[in-house]
Amino acid sequence: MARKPQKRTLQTREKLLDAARAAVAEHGFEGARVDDIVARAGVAKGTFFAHFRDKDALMDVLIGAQLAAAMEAAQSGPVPRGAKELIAALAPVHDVMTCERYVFDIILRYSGAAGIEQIGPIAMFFGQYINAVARWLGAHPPRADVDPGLMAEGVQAFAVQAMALTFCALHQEQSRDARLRRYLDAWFAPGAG
Amino acid sequence: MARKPQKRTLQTREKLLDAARAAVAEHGFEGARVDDIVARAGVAKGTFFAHFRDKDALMDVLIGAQLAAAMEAAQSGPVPRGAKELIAALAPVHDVMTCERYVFDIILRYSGAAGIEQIGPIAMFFGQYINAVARWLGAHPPRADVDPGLMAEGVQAFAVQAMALTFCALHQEQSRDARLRRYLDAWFAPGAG
DNA sequence: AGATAATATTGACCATGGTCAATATATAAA
DNA sequence: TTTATATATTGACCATGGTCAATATTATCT
Repeated sequence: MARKPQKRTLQTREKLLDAARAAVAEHGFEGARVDDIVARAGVAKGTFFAHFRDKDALMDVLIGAQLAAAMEAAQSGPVPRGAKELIAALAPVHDVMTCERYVFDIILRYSGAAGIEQIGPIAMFFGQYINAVARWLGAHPPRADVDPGLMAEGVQAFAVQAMALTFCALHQEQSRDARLRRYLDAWFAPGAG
Repeated sequence: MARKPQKRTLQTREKLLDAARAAVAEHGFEGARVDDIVARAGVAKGTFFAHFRDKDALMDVLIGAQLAAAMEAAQSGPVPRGAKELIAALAPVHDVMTCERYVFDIILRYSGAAGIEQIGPIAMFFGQYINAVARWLGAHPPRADVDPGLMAEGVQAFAVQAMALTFCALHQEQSRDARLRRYLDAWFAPGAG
């Protein structure tokens, strides 16, 4: 049986998270240093790793929170219909995902948890992403022959591809959303061309 | 004007690559250590970084070579027709891509070069992958309304998604190829369901 | 309150990737 | 061949993430 955590534990965790947010605000996600975070929090280095498996696990929490917030925002509006509206609705989420190359890498690495017990905020986010898109597609099905869940997985795959090409020297003639639009038009409305 | 490289330079590079291959054979890509590679090659540490920007750049070369070989093998057979044959033809390539989680991460990170001047073996491989698939799809077009290039980009996106889920604790009820099959059936033969 | 067990914190220490001024070697020019 | 210039190599050193036995604190039991 797990006891309830000490008050001190929660305080320390908050101190670390606050310090991390400050460090990220100042140096970006990639530039944030554990030593700096620990110093700002007024805590020993070992304490950091008693709270987070490693630096990336902290980033999982921080980035996951931003993704959750963006996802919340995306779901606050009306249900999008069609590729154009879907892309517009997801834009804030995709913005967070591509705010830094490092962030995108972390998101991909944490998108699928290696073990059930270590499903973190980013993995949770991906579940919400799929669910939301599936719900939207279920409300206004672009295709009758494929179930919304599979359609949503396709949207995710195409979105990731479009975002990845954002960081590519080649293929920069098209914007992320324009590229995604081409994919989704083909995915949603086959035979229409 | 760049002079032609010294004979010594090429020798040292080969020594490093041989040592790296040995280290990888023994400890895997992730477990390979720069200090070990350098020791095997009988060379100072600084020499390593005079030849490769960083450890990942060496991995780019090593992994890229394996991918190129697998791609070669994939193209040696007859032109595949339909989702099933396409997946079978690409299997050796996808095997290399998923041989280690670390390898998959590196491949994704290097899939799109950040700068034109730094297009490495893995980025080259992705170009070949798209070209080969586009050629195959052009020979036996599954859909008339979408051009083979875009179709091929979709195949890549779905393949990456299917492979990523390989490393995921959830979603393990389906194999990589079975999952990819579902995606491609929907991507290739809309309205057939 | 005092004794005991569980939990949290500490900081010296380690592992590993990466840097760079100094040095050595190879090539080109005289 | 000698000299000058470009290129390659060296290894001590640094930056950063991460470990763990020792210590301190908190919660629980009597």
